[in-house]
Amino acid sequence: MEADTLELESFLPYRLYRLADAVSREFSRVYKDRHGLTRPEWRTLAGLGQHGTMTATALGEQSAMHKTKVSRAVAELERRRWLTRKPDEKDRRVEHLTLTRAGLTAYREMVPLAKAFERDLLGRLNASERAAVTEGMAALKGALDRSTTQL
Amino acid sequence: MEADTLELESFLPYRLYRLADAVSREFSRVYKDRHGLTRPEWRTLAGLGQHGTMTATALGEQSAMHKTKVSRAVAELERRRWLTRKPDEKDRRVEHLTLTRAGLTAYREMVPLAKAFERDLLGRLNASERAAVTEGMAALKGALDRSTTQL
DNA sequence: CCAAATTGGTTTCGTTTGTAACCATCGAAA
DNA sequence: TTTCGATGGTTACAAACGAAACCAATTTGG
Repeated sequence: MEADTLELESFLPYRLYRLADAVSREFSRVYKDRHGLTRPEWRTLAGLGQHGTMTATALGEQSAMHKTKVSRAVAELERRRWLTRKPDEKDRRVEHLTLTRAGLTAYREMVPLAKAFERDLLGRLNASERAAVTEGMAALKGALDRSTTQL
Repeated sequence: MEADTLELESFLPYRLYRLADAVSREFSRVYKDRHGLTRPEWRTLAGLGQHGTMTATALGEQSAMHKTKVSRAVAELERRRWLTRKPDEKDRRVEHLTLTRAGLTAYREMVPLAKAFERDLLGRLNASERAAVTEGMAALKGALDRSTTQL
């Protein structure tokens, strides 16, 4: 291989992105085809389903979304009446978000599908491959944290 | 952990996406900050730099981009005079794309930066972690190919 | 107590994206 | 050779996005 050439197919950022995109696209069927949700909306639903009640800021932190994404996702889920906002008593800038019964129903419907998706995907791997996936992701995350922090 | 709850932080599609996004964002400095390129434009440049001459379709296949992305990226690189189009002799629908001297210069400038980025990132890992990354990604890709094909 | 800086969240604006429609050309089949 | 489906590539349109400006409420520091 030539030294002044980059082989895109084996370039880590490219491979990783492509992989994540493919997995994510595949999984998006669960929330997109089924309920017409966008990814931020799905993540918002998942965050609230998991934690019960959260603020928009907390949602953004948990699921790594920009505040504008959170804002729009929350607005849409509210329009669907899948969540409600309750102003904080002490700090009137803050809103506490909670799923409605309808939102919770949708969430509960999707959780098993999400789990099945993950199980199916990992089920195609043998134990050592699964271990490699886990270890590799953790290691990369660690490396990334180290490099990002050092800025 | 409750059975009817999904822990987003450890959910594979989410973790993988987040990881790829972080790596990709970090790397985008190389082409975005430096030359104001978008990702499709960078991939186009990388494809042509690597292969010399390609058609738009081939570019799309190599770097997993939708044809509209390719079309726009090519148009922009042409506007910059970083590539030229040459119509195919036999099939007048097809265009052969080649980097100009200026495009090649930009490419040659970025290749070492890309390699350094990858080397730095992987350099933070020990040998077994690196192996895990490689093996894990290959395994996941395999699993994904198997599931997507089966549709 | 007041001005300035900060924070939670929304809105605006320009850019990027995906889907679908589209145009031109080509190949195969009638 | 004419027609019809497939293919290479572009364009139009609407949705999604990020950055920055913005509003309101809160904290900080003089």
